[in-house]
Amino acid sequence: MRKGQSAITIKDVAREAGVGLMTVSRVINGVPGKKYSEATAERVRQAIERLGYEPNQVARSLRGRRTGVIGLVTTSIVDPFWASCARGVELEARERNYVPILMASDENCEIEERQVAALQGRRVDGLLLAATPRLHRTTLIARLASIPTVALDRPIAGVKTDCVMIDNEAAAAEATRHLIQHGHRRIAFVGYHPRIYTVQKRTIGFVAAMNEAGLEGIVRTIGITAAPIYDLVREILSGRNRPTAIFATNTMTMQRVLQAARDLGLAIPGDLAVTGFEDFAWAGLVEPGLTVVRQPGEEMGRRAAQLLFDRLGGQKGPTQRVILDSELVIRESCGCTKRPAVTAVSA
Amino acid sequence: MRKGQSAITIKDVAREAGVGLMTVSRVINGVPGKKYSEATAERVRQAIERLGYEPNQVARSLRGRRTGVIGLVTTSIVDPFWASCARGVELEARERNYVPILMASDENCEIEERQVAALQGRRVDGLLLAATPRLHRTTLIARLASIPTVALDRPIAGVKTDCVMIDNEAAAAEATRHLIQHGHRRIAFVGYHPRIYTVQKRTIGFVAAMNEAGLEGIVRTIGITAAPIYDLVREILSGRNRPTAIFATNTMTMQRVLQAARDLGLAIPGDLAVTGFEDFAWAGLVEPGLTVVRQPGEEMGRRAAQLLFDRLGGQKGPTQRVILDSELVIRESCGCTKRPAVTAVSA
DNA sequence: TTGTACGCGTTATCAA
DNA sequence: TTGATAACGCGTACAA
Repeated sequence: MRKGQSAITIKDVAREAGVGLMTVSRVINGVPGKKYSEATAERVRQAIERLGYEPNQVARSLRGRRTGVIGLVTTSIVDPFWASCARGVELEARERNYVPILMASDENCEIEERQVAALQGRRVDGLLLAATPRLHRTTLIARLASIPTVALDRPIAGVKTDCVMIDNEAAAAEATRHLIQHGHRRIAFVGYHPRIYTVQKRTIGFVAAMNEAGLEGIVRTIGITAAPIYDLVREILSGRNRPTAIFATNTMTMQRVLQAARDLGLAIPGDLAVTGFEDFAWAGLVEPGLTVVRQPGEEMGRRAAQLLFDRLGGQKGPTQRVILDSELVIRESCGCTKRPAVTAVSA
Repeated sequence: MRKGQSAITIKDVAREAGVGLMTVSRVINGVPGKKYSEATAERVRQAIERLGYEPNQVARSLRGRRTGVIGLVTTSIVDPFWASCARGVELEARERNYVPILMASDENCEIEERQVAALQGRRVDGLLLAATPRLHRTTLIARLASIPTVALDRPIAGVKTDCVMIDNEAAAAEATRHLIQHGHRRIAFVGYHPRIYTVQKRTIGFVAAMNEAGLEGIVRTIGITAAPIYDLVREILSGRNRPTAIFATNTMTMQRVLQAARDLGLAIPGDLAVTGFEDFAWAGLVEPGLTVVRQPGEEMGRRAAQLLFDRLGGQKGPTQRVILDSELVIRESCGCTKRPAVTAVSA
């Protein structure tokens, strides 16, 4: 509302239409057992149109028991995986006339805590949370006790909730085995800090696959910002006994790996084979195409939102853990040969 | 709040601490002229902690004159340009304890209308809007009259607001001239529908640059979904008199161009030079590197949010149009030769 | 230093 | 079929 001039309320509409407050309210909410005459209803509708009235959801939220808002807290809004999750959530929410509030915690538990607190303060009806590891003391668990929550991508330590995720361990193991099959013996696992649940599971899958083959895995992880990852990768690739293959645990890491390889003059996959996590739009467009684990991000977002809405709708039952399928998309960065072009039209 | 169990209120805290409502309220809001004893304040704080109480912002919003929420409506949440705008907005909002509600209109004016209505209903304090062309009758203009709004990326037809954007016309002309300098005579401009403001301006810049050089531009535009763009590009590239260069107006179009070129066996930049819009993370990592116009997305989001908060803070003055600098980032897809690798360390 | 009354815009409930 | 009243949780204004 413009400074100093307050918004139209139901009262204004009632006065304009020459009826009582409740009549307007009833017309707006369209009671099933229609308790008003069509004539008055029409007058009300016209008044609403004339005044450009929009019901105040804030008041409704206070009066009723729902706000029609859900929260979504993930690591990032620019990372393509999280963005696709957000997209899925948004679509589900839109269908139900819910509004999502998106926040990025940057994998920082203090920021996350503030964000959850803010959402709690807004009395969101539910929360979708990709929980960050808690390195500092927070009251997160107490807060979550009062908000129906579905965990996205990772379970929430110390809290039992529904959860939508993939089998990170199996996916990482499969990708690793694929590199081993290409004959690699020195393979490095590079990514964020393994306190993050998904990184931890991927690490375990990687190490297990290596051990299966009688190999030792090189695990190198680091904090979340980009520059250190680049430095780390460079260091790994500059050593005298450098690995012949790298498993990058997410898109950002993959970017740094490619950048470092280029800067060091290493050919992919000839000098260095690479496998990654997350099949974003460009994975198939770079040269060579990137072999990656595809996570169904949008579907994960959708399912998590559905689970949440089911709970909000009163569905009981034990907490569920939904494991969606991931898939190893094989292109060329692992050393596989290129599939032929779809067609070859001369110009 | 868990089903059936309502949230903690200020009353619960008062009871727990053995004080009156107002004492709690005052402790929470920290009145300047401290009107309570430190002892009671401490008791209150402990009660808050014990109960996990968070002030009800819904009630506060209803009582006061602000909600602490702003809306952000753009085309997409997965497109890297819009995601970076959102990131900028989020950072500015976080600093001021504002909560942003992000929505994607998909360039559909009816969805956009519903979203703005929803935000209006939530009584957001302000709105950042990347307006979609209005192809159907909507009441958008009337709605915006009651919400402080800043236009992001494009002005809003029929509404005078502050606006943050780049000089699309000049940027497109520069990119086009660069292609012309490489000797190209047949250049195609490919993208979304020119009813979208930015596309329109880019078209104008493109055509102007072509005409300057005594050339005719080939302009081919289309609706917003991906598949048709691919088909369009393929058609353009399959004709007997195909262009030797393409100017792709956004990331999605660029993807389709590269895909089509690959599928048709056209080498870039040899058979087809390419220039695009938006310098996302992968533009420099693909081979060849993509020559693109860099838009300062995060900065645009930040500035737009700042402008909005300034207005919310009561700043008067005529509406501003902030034009941020874009930059032509020259890599190799245009035909320029590669810069040498930063270093070349042998392994 | 603390407490009471009222109103923000809406809807549930009851009365007309 | 309609209207009046209370209540949602909080903060402002005032009284104690």
